[in-house]
Amino acid sequence: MCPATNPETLPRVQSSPRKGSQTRDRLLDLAYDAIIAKGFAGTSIEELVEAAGITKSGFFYHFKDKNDLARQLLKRYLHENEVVLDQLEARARELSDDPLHAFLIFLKLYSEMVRDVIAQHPGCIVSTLTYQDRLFDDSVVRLNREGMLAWRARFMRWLEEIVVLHRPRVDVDIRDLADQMTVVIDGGIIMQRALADPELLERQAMLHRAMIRCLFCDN
Amino acid sequence: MCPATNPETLPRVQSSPRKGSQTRDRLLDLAYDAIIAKGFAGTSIEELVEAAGITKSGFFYHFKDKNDLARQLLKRYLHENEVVLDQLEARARELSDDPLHAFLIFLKLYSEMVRDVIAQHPGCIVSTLTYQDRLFDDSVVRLNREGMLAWRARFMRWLEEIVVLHRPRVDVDIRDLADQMTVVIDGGIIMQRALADPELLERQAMLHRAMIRCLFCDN
DNA sequence: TGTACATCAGTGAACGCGCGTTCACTGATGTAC
DNA sequence: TGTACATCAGTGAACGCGCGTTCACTGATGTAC
Repeated sequence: MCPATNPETLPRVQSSPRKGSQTRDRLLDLAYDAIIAKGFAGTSIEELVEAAGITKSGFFYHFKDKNDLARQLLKRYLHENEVVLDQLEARARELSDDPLHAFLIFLKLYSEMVRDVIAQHPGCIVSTLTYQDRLFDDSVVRLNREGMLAWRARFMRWLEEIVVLHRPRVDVDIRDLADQMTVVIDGGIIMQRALADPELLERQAMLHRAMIRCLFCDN
Repeated sequence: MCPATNPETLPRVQSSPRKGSQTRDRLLDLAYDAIIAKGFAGTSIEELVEAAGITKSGFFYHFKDKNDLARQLLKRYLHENEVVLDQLEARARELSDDPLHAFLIFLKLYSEMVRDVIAQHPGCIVSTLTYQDRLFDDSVVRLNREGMLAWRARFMRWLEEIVVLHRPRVDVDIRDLADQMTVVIDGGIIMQRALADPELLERQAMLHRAMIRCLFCDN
C-alpha cells in the first residue's frame, strides 16, 4: 500500500483540462496533506477552501458533502497508484526474465519511490481512512477494501510465478507473503513518522527484500 | 507496537482505588475505543461523558483539556504494555535457555495475545495518534516516540543475544530486524481492519516468525 | 456572424447545532485536634 | 467522641466560536441554429 505519486515529478492522470477540475484537484491535494497530518474530522472544509482561494460554497460545487471528499480522494489515489505500480512492474520485468529477479528489482525500485513520496507526504490515505472508518459511509469503506485487495492480487500473481521456478526454503503461504509487502510499507510509514527517522521506511523495505531473497535464493 | 491489555482478562495496573480514578479509567477506556474507531478530532468529550454517565464538567475535573486526555491515554497504555511484554518475555525465557528459541516462543505467545486484544479493540492508539500528530502538543508526540523506542530497545537487546549464538543466513541490521516486529504488527492491524479479516494479523505475525526462523535456524 | 439558451464554476449570506472550555457552586468523604 | 476544616468528585448553566450545509444568485464560457 501507500504512496501514490509525487505530483511534481510524475505526470498527473488527467481527467479533463477544464478549469473546475483544476480547482477540484487542488482541493484534493490540500485535503490529502491535511488529512494525513490531522485526520479527517480534524480537517475542516474551511481551511481547505481558504488555502485554495475560493469560498466554502465553491467546495460544495465540486463535492456533494464531506464524505464525498473522502471518496473522491481515495478514488483518485487508488487509480494513480495502480498506474504507477504498473509502470514499475513493467520496468522491472524488462530488466529480468526470471520472475524472482524481476520481483527483487521491483522491490528496490518501489522502495526508492516510496522513500521520495513519503518524504513529501508522510502518510498513506488508505491507512488514515482505515483508522477512522466509522466516520465514513459504506462506499468509502468498500473502496478501501478493494484497494487493499488489488495489492494482494498483484503480488500474489507474481509470487505464484516465482514459486513455479524457485522452491522456498521454508513453507509459507503465498497470500500471506503477498500481504506482507503492504503490511511492511504501512507499518513502516507509521514507525518512520513516530520516530521522525526519514530513513526507516526504506530500510524496512530493503530488509523485507533481503528476507524474500533469503527465502527463495539458493546460495 | 500495539495491543496493551484486555482489561477483562488481565489485571489492571492500579494507581489508587479511589472512586475518582475509577471514573477516570472508565473515561480512558471509552476514549480508547472511540479514538480508534473515529480518530481524535472525531471523538467528542460529550459522547464520552454521556457514555460514562457524568456531566461534561466532570470530565474537566479529571483532564486539564482534551490534549491531556490523549497524554494520559498514551501514558497508561505504554505502561500497561510494558508490563505485559515483560510477562510474556519472562514466560518465554523460562521455557528455553536458548535466546533464539525463547524469542520464537515469545513471538508465538505475542501473536496469540495480539489476536485476542485486537479482536476487541481493532487498533493501536500509538498508530492512531501518530497519524494525527499535528493535533497534539509536544509532550504527546514525545511520549509516542519514547514508546516506539522502548519496543526497539527490547527487541534489539534480545536479538543481540541471539546473534552471538546463531549466525544469520544473510547480512541484516539488528536494529532494522528489531523494528520489523513493530512494523509488522502495526501494518498488520491496518490491513486486517481494512479487509475485515480477523485472522490476517495473526497470520502475518506467524509469517514474520517463520522468516526469523528461516534467517537463523541451521536446518 | 448573431442571437438564445445551457452549462460551468463559482459567490455571499445565513442557518443551527455541537464543540471545548470556564466558573461558581455543592454534597460526600477524610483528617487533625 | 465531637467539631472544624480540607479535599474529592463532581453539577449546572453559560460562553462564543467554528463547523458542515443550504439556497438564491451570477458572470463567464460553450453550443445550436
